[in-house]
Amino acid sequence: MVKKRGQNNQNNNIDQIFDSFINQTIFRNKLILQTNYTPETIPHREKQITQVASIIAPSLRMEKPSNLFIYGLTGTGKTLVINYVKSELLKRASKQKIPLLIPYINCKLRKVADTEYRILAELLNKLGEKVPATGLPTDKLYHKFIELIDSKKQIIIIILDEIDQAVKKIGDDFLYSFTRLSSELNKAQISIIGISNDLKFIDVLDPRVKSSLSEEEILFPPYNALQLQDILKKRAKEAFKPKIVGEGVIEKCSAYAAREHGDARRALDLLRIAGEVVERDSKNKITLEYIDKAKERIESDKILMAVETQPKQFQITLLAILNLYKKLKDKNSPIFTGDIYNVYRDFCHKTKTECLTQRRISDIIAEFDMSGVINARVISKGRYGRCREIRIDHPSNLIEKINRLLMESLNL
DNA sequence: CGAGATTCATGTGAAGTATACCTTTAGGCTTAA
DNA sequence: AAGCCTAAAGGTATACTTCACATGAATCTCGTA
Repeated sequence: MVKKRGQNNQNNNIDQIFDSFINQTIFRNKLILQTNYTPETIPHREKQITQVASIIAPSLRMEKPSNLFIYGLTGTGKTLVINYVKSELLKRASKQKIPLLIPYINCKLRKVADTEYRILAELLNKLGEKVPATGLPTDKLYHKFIELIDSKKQIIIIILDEIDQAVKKIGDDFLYSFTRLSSELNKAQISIIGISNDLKFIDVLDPRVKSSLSEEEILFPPYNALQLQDILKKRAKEAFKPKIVGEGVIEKCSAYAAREHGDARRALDLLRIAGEVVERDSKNKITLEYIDKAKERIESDKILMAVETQPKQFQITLLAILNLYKKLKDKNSPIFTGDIYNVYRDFCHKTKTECLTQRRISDIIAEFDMSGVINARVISKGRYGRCREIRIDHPSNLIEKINRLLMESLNL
């Protein structure tokens, strides 16, 4: 069943690709609207670029740059700026034959870099050293890392993106070890760039870590609507063929994104998805109503993706939550842990899956809360005990979609 | 009536277990001198 | 005898379980006005 669906998707995709080649796509270069695309110029971030550049520039003289801490809300260009400066710096370094390595690690990726061991393993991987997924003691990885790096005189700048996620999950001990690394090195030098979406993150850190990690700090303020418009216009001009983008479309995208704390990624996604929908409808003009369609799709796509890739037990748990939610008369009234566990057990029985303990389900629910799929809060109901109060605030058609997706992937 | 004790239903931390995987080591086999 | 391969032994990370204790406000209890 699942396989069949996948195949269908694939066929659809292929069809779409063929279609778009035949029907002349409205895109000139769709990559430009993709979020991981690094444009030639980054408007309205000149100041931050100079700051970052001047902080890590000493590496070109073989001096250790200060550790740097970057924070700002999502979609304010942190990752973009860092990657830009990184590639410029690397270009320069290779021209001048300076041994410089800048591994970039995203700490949020589940199953890739969400524990101390895995972050370190990922780091070693980036440096071209194969490390097993399990079996080695963590301190051995540290030794391996030091050995690898310290073999010659060089500078390493480690970029840890979404560092707040990692610390929330596994604590800040690993950061302490990381910042202490440089004292173990003789020839090589190492500095760390931490990137966080959470503005208050730095305050929760252990003071020792805090002081050494944030030798320098840079804040990325949100873009305002005008800046967003500017960014979008520039990209749209290259991404679409002429006369595709309708009147006021850019303005509307920017306005939406500006409302969401100036999230440029959001704005770009809106424009891209709108373009895709237009293309699917085989129209040749992006009009205002397509932005609204895109807006709906983005919200659901993001969550559906996240849900689809969850492990089985997580899916069953979520399904149990949704089921309880659907039975609610008043959609604003909360759901409690005990009920979830009972429904969860039923589903385990139905799907012939081994049933986890309540302890574990409690943790799983907490993880769902962290990833933002649901909204859980620990409350005390006084005489009636203490538990998590769970709410879901997604539109009902999205919930329906998630539900269907889960049922399908669990063969129900 | 109000302060303090009680209570419930689960949160939460620590320690233990199972599993999958890694390195080391010892033994056995092959090979070459 | 040296070199190579294999399997057992001993070790680790991770996901999960078990055990035990912590929480915190609605309710209860009981002394007092």
